[in-house]
Amino acid sequence: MRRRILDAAALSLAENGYQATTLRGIADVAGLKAGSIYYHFASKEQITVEILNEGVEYVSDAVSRAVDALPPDAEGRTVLKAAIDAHLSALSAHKAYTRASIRCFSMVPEDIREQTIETRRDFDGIWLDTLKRARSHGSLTGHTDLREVHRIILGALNWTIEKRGGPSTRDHALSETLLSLLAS
Amino acid sequence: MRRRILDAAALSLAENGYQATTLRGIADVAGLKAGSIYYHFASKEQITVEILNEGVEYVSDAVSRAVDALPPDAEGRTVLKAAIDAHLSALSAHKAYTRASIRCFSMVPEDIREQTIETRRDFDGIWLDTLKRARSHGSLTGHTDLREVHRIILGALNWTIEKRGGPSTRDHALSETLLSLLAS
DNA sequence: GTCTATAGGGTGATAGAC
DNA sequence: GTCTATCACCCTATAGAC
Repeated sequence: MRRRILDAAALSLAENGYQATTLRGIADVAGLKAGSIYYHFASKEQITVEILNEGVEYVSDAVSRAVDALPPDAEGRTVLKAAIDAHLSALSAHKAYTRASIRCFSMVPEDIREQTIETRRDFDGIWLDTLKRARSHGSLTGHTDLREVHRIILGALNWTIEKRGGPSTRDHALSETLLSLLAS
Repeated sequence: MRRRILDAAALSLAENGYQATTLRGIADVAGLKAGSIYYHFASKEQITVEILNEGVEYVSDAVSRAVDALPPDAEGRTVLKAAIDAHLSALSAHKAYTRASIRCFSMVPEDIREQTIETRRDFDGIWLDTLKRARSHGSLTGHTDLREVHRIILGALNWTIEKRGGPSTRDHALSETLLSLLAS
């Protein structure tokens, strides 16, 4: 039941945002009454924190696993492709949680941001390491400030969730186009 | 006073989202009482529609003016640079409205989306025409589907507003990096 | 044009029965 | 574990005084 509540909340956060997400709405979808939620969670805030962190972790884990699985001498382009595809796949495999994470983070009360910012910083580090590795294997050679490249890639990838319905597996056309820009 | 109300509402929409934006909050910032807002506007919905449309129009007008001002034989790279810089400048020059537009559109009730979607479609058309023009003058020559390129550029540029505080004029470092990716 | 007062409804959270 | 009932509060919108 705990998971059903989280799933229902993630869906609502992704579609409607934090303030528009109500415990009564969550309860309806999860199949219980609003008051019963407090047996499983201490507050709406706690539910939200858990979802925002899970959403980032799905993508973070996917990207780091995909990159770590490559042979140490993999070409820069291969590294970038692995990271981009893993990122997009994770977005669409865990649509509700990842969308909730991306869209709600900066709109949410400060207490919640504080409890989710660390996970996000870790994720930034993973992508930055990935870009460094790609650069030391032949890609992005002209770019001294990988932070800018990071922002562009993240923006392009995370923007896919803005389509209503969220990211689809069909978004992998975007992977090819982005890669052709980065690797040429 | 009408403009003060819109400014206050845009600020709140940009920072807190649609549901978290209250007429009392708007009234406090604008310097009147909540009930008085109804002398100037019919509803919270109407205020929101006006802001979302203005936000897109600021950027849309800036991009189309910048591109139209170029000589007809301008190089593709010049066209792209003009459009990107105009887009980023407009984002930071009208922070509250543009941020509200970008972040609230997909979270807002359907009535509001319907009244703002046309402006957004027009804007998409402007960017797509710009990319076509750039391609016919030497840039993006390998790309058959400019729609994908469009999504990447828009994602990278609009992502700048996700930083708390919104886009800054310092974001023009991003312009150079993005351009180097597109024009190589 | 702006105010006060209020209607009518929704919200997160708690207490206690079962 | 889940329910019902309820508290205290906030919301949009309206009505009528000034």
